[in-house]
Amino acid sequence: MKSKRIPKATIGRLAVYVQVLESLRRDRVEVVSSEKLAQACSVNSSQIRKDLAYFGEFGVRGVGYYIQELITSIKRSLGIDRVWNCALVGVGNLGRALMKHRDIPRKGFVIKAAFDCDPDRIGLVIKGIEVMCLSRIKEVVPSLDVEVGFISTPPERAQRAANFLIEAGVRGIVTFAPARLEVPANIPVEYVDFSHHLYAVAFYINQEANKA
Amino acid sequence: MKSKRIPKATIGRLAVYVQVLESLRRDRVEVVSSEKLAQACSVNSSQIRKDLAYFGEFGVRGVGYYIQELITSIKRSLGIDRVWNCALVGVGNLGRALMKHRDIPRKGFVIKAAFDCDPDRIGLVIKGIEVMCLSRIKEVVPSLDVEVGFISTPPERAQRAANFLIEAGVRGIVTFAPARLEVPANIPVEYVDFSHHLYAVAFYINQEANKA
DNA sequence: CGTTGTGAAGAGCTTCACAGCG
DNA sequence: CGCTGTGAAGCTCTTCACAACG
Repeated sequence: MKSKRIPKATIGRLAVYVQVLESLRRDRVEVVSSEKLAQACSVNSSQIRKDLAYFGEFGVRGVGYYIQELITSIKRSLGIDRVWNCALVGVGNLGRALMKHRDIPRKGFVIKAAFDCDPDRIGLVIKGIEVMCLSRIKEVVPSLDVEVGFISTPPERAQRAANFLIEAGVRGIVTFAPARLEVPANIPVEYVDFSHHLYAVAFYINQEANKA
Repeated sequence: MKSKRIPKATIGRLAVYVQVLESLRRDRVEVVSSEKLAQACSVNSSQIRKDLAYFGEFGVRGVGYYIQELITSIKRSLGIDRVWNCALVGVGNLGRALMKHRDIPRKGFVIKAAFDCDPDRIGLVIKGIEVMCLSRIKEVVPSLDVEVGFISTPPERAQRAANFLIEAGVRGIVTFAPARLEVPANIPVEYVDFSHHLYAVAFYINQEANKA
């Protein structure tokens, strides 16, 4: 089981497991069975056992999973048991909010540099980070060991931002701009777009109405 | 095909199609084939044709899809061809950012009321909305025709917020709190959590590294 | 002729059911 | 005995391939 291709859906669920496990840990729970965890995450218990089995054998038969240990194991499996240095492109409202957002460093992602093209923004200092001209990215990213790029530009400038980030050497991108990006196959891109959730809730509300 | 169960994944993709179609419309493109649209969305072209076929026959054989018409049809299919009144619970940093976020009303979701428990926040006026005590929710939600609840509380207060919203009569919930909610089966819940995208990009970067 | 709409085949993911083990 | 880990079955979603049609 160790070396099979891991479903994309599994990765999404691991984030949920971590969230729920951390909440159990706050409540001083030490052990949990796949059945209990499954209920808290609203999934099937074999789903959980199978998801975890992709990465190793973390449970104890007849007992369950030790929570602290499991959190550590999942984080190691995902590669978030360390700090990832990030660079942000686009210092508008959203970009500034991201730079100030405490949860991002708390998850291990530290914004080390910020870039923009607008001369009014260059030179601003936000949370100790000075906003720089995008033209300096190729010198700054390697020197600060940045591996992840955040894009928070308007949609029409997102592709340009992606090109600069990749050219500068980032290995993956998280984009908040409502635009699809063209990138080499070896550069993972994650699209953060919560309008999709707004649409979904509207659709499912209508569906419930049609059912009744 | 009209009345089959619609895959959850289809709903997610429709949001992408709308995004790309709107960008094509900005560029004054009027017609697009499923093949062209597929490339722009990074999906297979039969996927697009099948997704659209769940809701009707929107294309013209030998020609493609008229973009303006298709956008309208998709929006009608999702139920976002109208305004949805929303109420927000939790007026911290995130809650205030949501209230000021222009894209939410632009998508047809209008925040009509905001609630919090903190006496320091009650009475604040943000974007013309006065923050009220959560105890008033049951009177306010029906009178303002609110159908959707937004939760932006800390995780430990999210369930309480959900209970209040549902009790007050909302039909669906979009939550930004990192916590799972227990709700009746007929109340759709959408979990907005971008930490999941941070985890995913880290995982896929590591996977690329192991490949090479 | 070109592109849609769709049954059928294929791939991938989820659930079942139980052997294996502490 | 209880709960995990996992092959096999079942199900859903995706892709193929082509008839239908403007």
